Amino acid sequence: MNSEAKPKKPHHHGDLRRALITSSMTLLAKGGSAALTLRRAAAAAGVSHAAPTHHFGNLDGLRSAVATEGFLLFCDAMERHVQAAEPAPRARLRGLCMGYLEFALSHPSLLDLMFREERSFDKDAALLAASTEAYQALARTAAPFVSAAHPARVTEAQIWSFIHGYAVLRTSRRFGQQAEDPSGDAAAILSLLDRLELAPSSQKPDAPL
Amino acid sequence: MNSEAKPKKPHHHGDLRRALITSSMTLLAKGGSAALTLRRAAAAAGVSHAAPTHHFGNLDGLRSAVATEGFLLFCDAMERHVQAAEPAPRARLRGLCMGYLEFALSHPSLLDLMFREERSFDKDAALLAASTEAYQALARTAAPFVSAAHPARVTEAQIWSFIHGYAVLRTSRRFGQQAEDPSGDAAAILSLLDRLELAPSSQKPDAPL
DNA sequence: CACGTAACTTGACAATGTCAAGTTCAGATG
DNA sequence: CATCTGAACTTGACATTGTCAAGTTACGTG
Repeated sequence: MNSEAKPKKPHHHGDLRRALITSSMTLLAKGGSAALTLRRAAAAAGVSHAAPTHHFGNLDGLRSAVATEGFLLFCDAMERHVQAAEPAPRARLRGLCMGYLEFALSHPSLLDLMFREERSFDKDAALLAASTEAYQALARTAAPFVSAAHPARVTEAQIWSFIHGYAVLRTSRRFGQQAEDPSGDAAAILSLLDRLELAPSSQKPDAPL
Repeated sequence: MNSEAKPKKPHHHGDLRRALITSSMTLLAKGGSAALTLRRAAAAAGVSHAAPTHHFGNLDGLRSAVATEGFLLFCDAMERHVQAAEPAPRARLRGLCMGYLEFALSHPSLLDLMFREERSFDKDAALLAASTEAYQALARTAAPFVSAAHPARVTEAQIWSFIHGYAVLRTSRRFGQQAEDPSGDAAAILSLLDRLELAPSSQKPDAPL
């Protein structure tokens, strides 16, 4: 067949579910959301056109599975950047945003799939879990900016809205020129978050964002 | 030729282009982006399945025309709210954001169509014009917050990113509970924009956002 | 009034999602 | 070890859709 590294082959293919998700992400990356079809994913995995039904039910099930995989990568990108940043809250927040942006620029169609209006988290527990984990990464990094005057939900929504909007508009090329380098304009734009106040409890020496 | 805005009936239907855009917007509102198909729009307008081709070329042409119409409504919603607001810069900015949000909540699928990644403004002059006008509305309202330290492009991108992200995430129901009333949480979230500084030249008495 | 052509119709085809029915095979059961 | 059961896939079919080619209708103009 093709790419099996598992010790045991469950049935026919090996790990078709995994293979379909992988081929789907390739299709998505190469041809945008319109290129992700059940039949093409099946063909790329070397199985018949109806094989994906058994694993995902229908097209939206496949899309949800791909979105779940996307949230894992997304979460990883954010956490990597946060870890690599200086320990100061603002530096960590900037890192989170840069991770967000890096993911968006690297996987624009995947980001779109993950945040489409019709994507329903109620139907897919794994999707809900993965997206919740991503939200937690943001919430953790936002925590030092939470205070009585600025509740967690509000602060989180502010940060999320801002970086999400910027990421989406950039991937849609809605801003004029934009070098492929996220550190260019991004730093200036993201300076809006400099204006978030640190909570009194976490008042330590902290460089501006 | 193509576009007819004449008072007389040009040929067969009357104003098929207009009728197709109208039926498309109804389909979009009722069934989401998947419900907008060439054949259904044609059927709703009472013409044969291939009639839209003559006016829009292909499906993406129809989508662009609908998006153009969307930008006009969008622009109108923002400008109405800005006009209705107090004249102070922060009140006008809050109005703009509320108009943005109102449009997003009223026409979620249309907003999605307008800002999809694959939407290309280079191919459709009317679309480019309508979207530019919407951007100008934002830029005008953002102008009092522009200074040497905060250039126009940066300030505009900050405001746009923030309100766009909030609007998109709300229409995708990404925040927990949300009453259908935009004035509920919105005011607290949008208070981030309170932190924008007024330019020295427009320093007048101004209530907080 | 004739005629050119824009506006629309009819018919066809390939791609796709989905369903129903059949086939193959891993592992449990006796 | 033989059998059986059901999961994993295949095959075939059908409706929907976008798109193209060719034909038809009727507006407006010369």
